[in-house]
Amino acid sequence: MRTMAQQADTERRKPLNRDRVLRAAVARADQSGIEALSMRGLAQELGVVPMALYKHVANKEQLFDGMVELVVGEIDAPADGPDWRGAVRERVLSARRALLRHPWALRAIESRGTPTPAVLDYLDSVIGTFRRGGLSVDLTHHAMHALGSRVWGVTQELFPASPAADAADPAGRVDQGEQAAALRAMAARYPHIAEIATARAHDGASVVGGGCDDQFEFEFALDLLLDGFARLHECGWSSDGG
Amino acid sequence: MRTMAQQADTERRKPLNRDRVLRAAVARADQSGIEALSMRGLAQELGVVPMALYKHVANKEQLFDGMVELVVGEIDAPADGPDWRGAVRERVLSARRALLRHPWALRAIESRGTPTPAVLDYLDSVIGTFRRGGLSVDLTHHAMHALGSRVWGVTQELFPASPAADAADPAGRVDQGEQAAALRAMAARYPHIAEIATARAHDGASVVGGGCDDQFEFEFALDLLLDGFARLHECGWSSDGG
DNA sequence: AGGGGAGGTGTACGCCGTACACCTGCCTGC
DNA sequence: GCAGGCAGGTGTACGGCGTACACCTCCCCT
Repeated sequence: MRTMAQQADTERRKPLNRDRVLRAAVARADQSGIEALSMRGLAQELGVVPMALYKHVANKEQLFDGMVELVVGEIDAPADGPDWRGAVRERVLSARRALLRHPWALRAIESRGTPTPAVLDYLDSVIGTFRRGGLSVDLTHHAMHALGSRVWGVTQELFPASPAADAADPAGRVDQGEQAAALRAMAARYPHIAEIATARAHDGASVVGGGCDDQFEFEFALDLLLDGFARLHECGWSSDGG
Repeated sequence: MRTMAQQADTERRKPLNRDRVLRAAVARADQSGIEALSMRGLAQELGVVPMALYKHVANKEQLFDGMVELVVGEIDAPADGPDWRGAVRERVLSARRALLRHPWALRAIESRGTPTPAVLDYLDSVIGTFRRGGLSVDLTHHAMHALGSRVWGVTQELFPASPAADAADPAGRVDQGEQAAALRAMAARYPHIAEIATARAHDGASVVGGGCDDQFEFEFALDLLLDGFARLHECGWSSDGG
């Protein structure tokens, strides 16, 4: 019997190292959102008492740091070559894919007062791509600021879901009549929002909610900025006014 | 004595309406950050028991909503006239001033799943300015997405303060030697970051931390985008590929 | 005079992060 | 073979949080 108990034991809890804790935390955050992630809940999921986690992460903030580290690690390595514009574009779009897989990650990155090494590595690397492409220190600096959180591949959506859909059906149930009514009410109060929302809607997407092609929107803005950088670079622009 | 007690009483707590609660909450968040704002702390500041607040706001989330409403109310009314570019620029910069006064506000806006009416009013109004300027529904839609959180006048700074400064001196004390050492270490590990950070530094600002002119950075990116919109508008661009 | 509602109170519950003392079983040096 | 240490898991406890619910206490209106 001793062997069986021992086996069950080792099976249920392999030593539970830092990595397993972090991966479990990431999975949980992916599924239920970062707000729903508590040390106690995470411990329970790992079949362990809450305080056990503290043998592997110093506190909740360092747990977040570790999670961010994992996500940033998913971003592809930078392409090398003379095409800085394409290289940055690829890299940012890769970051986008990683952050779309882990929607909580940007918030986690930003909520930290001081950036983690993994984050600094990524930023440093993007800057390096601009510099190797020949952009001046000055222009590169402003470009990074202009990209803002877009270096992470996200447009910092104003709202997670469609306002209209949410307003019409906050409970998540589907009621055609109420939904239509709420939509009409909204169109009356916010005519311009309704206009641009419905304009996108009739080329493919449903009339309510999620009518935007986020990927297109992101690339639109990214290219607008990259084009701007390229133009300024070509004409030797400098912030000193030249 | 009764009159005195009564006077002191009315003096200490005027009826405490919703507005007084919201303003106290805004002041507290301005001063100590949004994380430090608790119902209990707010109640104490107002000389009242925690549960008293719930007679004026339904819960903490609605408290945030009310606070956001106040901040959005500080944004100037839109200019009218044919110059849509200037009008949007002005409006966004006005939003920027409001949000700089209340650094917690953007986070509060974004953390809400569904936007508040005040927020929708503002967005609707900005969209209206584009439309009155003659931009197509299509272009306006993409422009709003491209602006992203920049419609609120913020570049969504990656970090609240300078990484170097924080890393060198997390406790907030000033130690010249340690600070310089940390700076050197950082320059070695993140050469490109160090390069663009120090480049800005030697025209005016201190060598460490806060070397960026945030206002300039914001206007740089904003104008890059507005110029892009204008260019696309002039040549009759459409996302259908024209 | 009395009834009711607006506004403030007190108590309590169930979460949370985490400090601290403790136990346990394996690995190591002798 | 065995003592000791230490990595890793446990149990208990504290103080903070948001807030449900029952209550009280005025003031105003009829």
